[in-house]
Amino acid sequence: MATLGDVAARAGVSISAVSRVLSNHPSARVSEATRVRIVDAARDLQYRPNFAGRALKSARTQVIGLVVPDLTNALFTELMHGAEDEARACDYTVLLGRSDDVRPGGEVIERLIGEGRVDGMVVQVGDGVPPAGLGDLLASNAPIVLINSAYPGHVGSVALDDETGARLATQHLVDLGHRDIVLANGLPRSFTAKRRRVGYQRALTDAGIAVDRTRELRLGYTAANGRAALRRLLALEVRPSAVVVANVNAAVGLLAEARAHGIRVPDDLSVVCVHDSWTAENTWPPLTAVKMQFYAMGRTAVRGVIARIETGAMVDEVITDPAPELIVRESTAPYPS
Amino acid sequence: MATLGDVAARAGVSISAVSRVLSNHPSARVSEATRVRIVDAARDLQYRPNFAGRALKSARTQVIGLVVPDLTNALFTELMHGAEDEARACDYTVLLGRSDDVRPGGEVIERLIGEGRVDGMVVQVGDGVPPAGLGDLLASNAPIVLINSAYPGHVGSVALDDETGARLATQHLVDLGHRDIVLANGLPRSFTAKRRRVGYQRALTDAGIAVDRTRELRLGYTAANGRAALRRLLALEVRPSAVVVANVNAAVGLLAEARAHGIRVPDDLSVVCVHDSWTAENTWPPLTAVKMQFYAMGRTAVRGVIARIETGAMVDEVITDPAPELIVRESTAPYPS
DNA sequence: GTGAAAGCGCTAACAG
DNA sequence: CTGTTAGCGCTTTCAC
Repeated sequence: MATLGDVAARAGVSISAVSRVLSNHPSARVSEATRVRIVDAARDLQYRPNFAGRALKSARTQVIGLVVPDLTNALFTELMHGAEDEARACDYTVLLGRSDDVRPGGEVIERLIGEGRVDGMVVQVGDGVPPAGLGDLLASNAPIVLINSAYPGHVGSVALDDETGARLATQHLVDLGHRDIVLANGLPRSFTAKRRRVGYQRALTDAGIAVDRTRELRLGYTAANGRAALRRLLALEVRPSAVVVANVNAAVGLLAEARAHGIRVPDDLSVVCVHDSWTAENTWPPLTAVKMQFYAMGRTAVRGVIARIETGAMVDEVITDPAPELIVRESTAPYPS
Repeated sequence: MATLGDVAARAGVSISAVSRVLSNHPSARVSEATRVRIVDAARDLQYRPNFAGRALKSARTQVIGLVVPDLTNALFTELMHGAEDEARACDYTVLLGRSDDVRPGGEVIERLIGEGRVDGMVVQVGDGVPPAGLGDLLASNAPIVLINSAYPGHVGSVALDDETGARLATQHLVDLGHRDIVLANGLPRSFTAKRRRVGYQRALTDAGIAVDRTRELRLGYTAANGRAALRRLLALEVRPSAVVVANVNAAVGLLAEARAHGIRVPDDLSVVCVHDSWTAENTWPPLTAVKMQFYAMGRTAVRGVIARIETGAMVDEVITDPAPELIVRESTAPYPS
């Protein structure tokens, strides 16, 4: 690979002149002639600035780490796009990582920051035990923005409007005439589950329907959890006519399990879920879902980390604009009169 | 962050002594006493080697880039795990990237290598137009291993055994008594589609069934492509009794479209697909699928890049062990007699 | 056994 | 306008 020195030699100028020109330094008062010579030489040699050299000198990598529990979860498609778009706009790059990595020595987050591989991070901690050592890191005031998750005392987070999302989903069922609506939620300790629960209860209360704790299942966000939720539903004394599933992946599992048990959706059971993804349109029946604004969350989170890096500011935000959006498909139907 | 200098100062030794001890250099002939002092000091200061410093000096990053068309495709879960496990075993780290990035300036691969962010790459080029400039890169003999894809003349690739995969799927239908079996394949120019087609034809030929080109659809690997394939099926003069779908995502779409048209699976149509993922067990009916060995491919590909980096060797491999594995679920049934 | 010193590629302050 | 120079954190050769 060509270095600044190579370019300088070819253009017949000094290394610093090349550096100034190629990084459009504001103080690059350079004659047009040499500028052209330098640019030409760089092109001819296919010059690319060496990452390590630049990072070492400037103590900056222009890289933001994005760490989520499961990278291949289709839900994160938009999150990544949002993060990348914002990063690109600010001259940063996004580095992806997984946090489900609980193996010893797999303290990804600490390493990325500690070794100076990234300037800051956007992290979603899973619903299980938070990665050991994360507390120390956050306390150390590193440029970390949490998404869809929380850590006691940490400032610097961006969350989706889970409450509104769950409320819209529940409201939709209420509007269809349902009164006995079960919530198939995430694990009780989960940050998002708590918020979705509030939205669910609020919709019921607004409609004058009594909230009943026995109608709240708290199993988790995977397809297997959704299947388990359906079985719990079947075991109830009185079967609900509708269910709000707090996650689209769980809803996919719930739907499959319903077919297996001969429950017809939406005739016997209306199903609506929080989160949309390509899978939701390809179930049968296609799932009515509340689309959450992952793209905006990605952009906002990255913007937040960069602000923290460059100005020191740190805030907690909730994405309310655009608002969560109900997408009616065919898994919900009016309550049979 | 603490530097070597900080640790040296605290331990009362020279920087080079610290460097030798902390990187277990073979020539680290150090007295046990100083070794202990150094290790203690490093621990106290929470020393972490600076990535840029090390990379700059050694001209090595110990990072392998893994670039696939769509990171959130659930199919890639195992691929990433395989790549990461092998990388960890060889003291490397994996950096994830997307290649669907056709925006101008978005030549991810060239940048990662050219700027020295990675030592080598594992790349799957999509089925569309190969990224501009990839040819130059490959010609430049960079340490790049292609997976599930090909580039004219390039040596250095790892592929799944697509032919066997498609053959097993087709064979399964033949064994069930089906004779008129359609192949819903990827785009004709696609590397994998060609190979799967061969396997499909081979199974038919082996069973003494004539190959009929009009029974081969070539639409692509997305759910939408699968839906389109189903509609094509319906438009055929004579409806087949079974279909081999070359990709699980397409199969999910095909299944949903079938329900929408009142086609019963497997009664009216048996469906088997190539590739397995969590979605395949959560459709209705659950999809009979051929599990391909993504984990092994991930490991092998990373091993290949590292071998290339460290020894210069470069080969083309096909993952035949473990072999593709038929997983029978409920989307296939015997041909009605 | 241990330390001094050079240099990887780059930026920026300073000199001319 | 342009060149010289120091130094970021690290590894490694060489000298003691």
